[in-house]
Amino acid sequence: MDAPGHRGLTDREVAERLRRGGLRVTRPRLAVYRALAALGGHRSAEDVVAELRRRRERVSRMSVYNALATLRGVGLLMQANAGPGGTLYETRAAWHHHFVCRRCGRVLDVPCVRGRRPCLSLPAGIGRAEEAQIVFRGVCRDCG
Amino acid sequence: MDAPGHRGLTDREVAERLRRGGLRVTRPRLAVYRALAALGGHRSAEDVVAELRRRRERVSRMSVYNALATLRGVGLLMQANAGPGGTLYETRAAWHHHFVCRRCGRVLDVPCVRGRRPCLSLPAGIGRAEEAQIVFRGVCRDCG
DNA sequence: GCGCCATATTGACATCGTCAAAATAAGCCA
DNA sequence: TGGCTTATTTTGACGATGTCAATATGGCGC
Repeated sequence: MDAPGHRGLTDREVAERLRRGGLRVTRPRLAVYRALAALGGHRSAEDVVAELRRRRERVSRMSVYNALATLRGVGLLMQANAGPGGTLYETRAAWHHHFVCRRCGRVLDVPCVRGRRPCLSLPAGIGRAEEAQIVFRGVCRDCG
Repeated sequence: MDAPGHRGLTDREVAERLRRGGLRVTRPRLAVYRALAALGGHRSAEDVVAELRRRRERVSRMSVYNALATLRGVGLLMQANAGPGGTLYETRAAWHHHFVCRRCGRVLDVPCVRGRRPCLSLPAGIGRAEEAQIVFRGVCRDCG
């Protein structure tokens, strides 16, 4: 799914990004980032909690939720928009979209033709769009 | 938001649609459709439960969830994709997308340029897309 | 180091959605 | 119409996800 070696940024890089956002560099934030990067793909907050437990890193559940929101705020993570349901996160690479298979439920990445946000424009009179995320639904190659 | 008079279909029309789908016409299903149509806009299952209580229509919570899924199945409702979080439903008009204001949280409709599904095509090799829903995020006119 | 204040922790709690089993009623047919 | 079959509803409990408030901890500027 991810290119090999794409295991995310180093602690140093993550710290840098946090500081630049005026935020503190804390053990939970680094641990959450590492866990999500190691898991790869689209993961829920609870997946991260479980992964941290596996790694014997003591981080409270609340902190995982907080850290995910914070990391997202500075652009280190993105929410994978896969429609209603639990929130999914992924370490940000390039801006992209998602395909949700209605049979197996898998979430697959779909490259974005423009690669930067917003990749679609909004009709006038509604507001100012900062991003446009697309969710394709259908049947994936394996299930089809 | 909706054109006036766009209060949804009549019971007769809803019943027709259900029967055509091989489904039974039941009080809960009609009541759920009416409640959602009367509320208008993008509503959660719990909104519908509350509206039905207000109207003194005794329909169990479970039945509301079932009815929403059923009505969606025959195309009488659509799920408003507003990203992660509770599922939102709306009485179907034309196929369209959504804009979510990150300040006030409102969900606004965005007309679809093509007006039918799928309105965007998927790169080859992933699967067969049946629909593509777009979520714009940003700041709405009133908040901007 | 010191100390302020952002963050982490804790446990309870709200919300959303689902499950299984028993009761009800829709629609077919005589 | 009345009975039959079985889809649908109801009920109450349950699991998962996310949030809150109060207290404890520790990052980082000094």
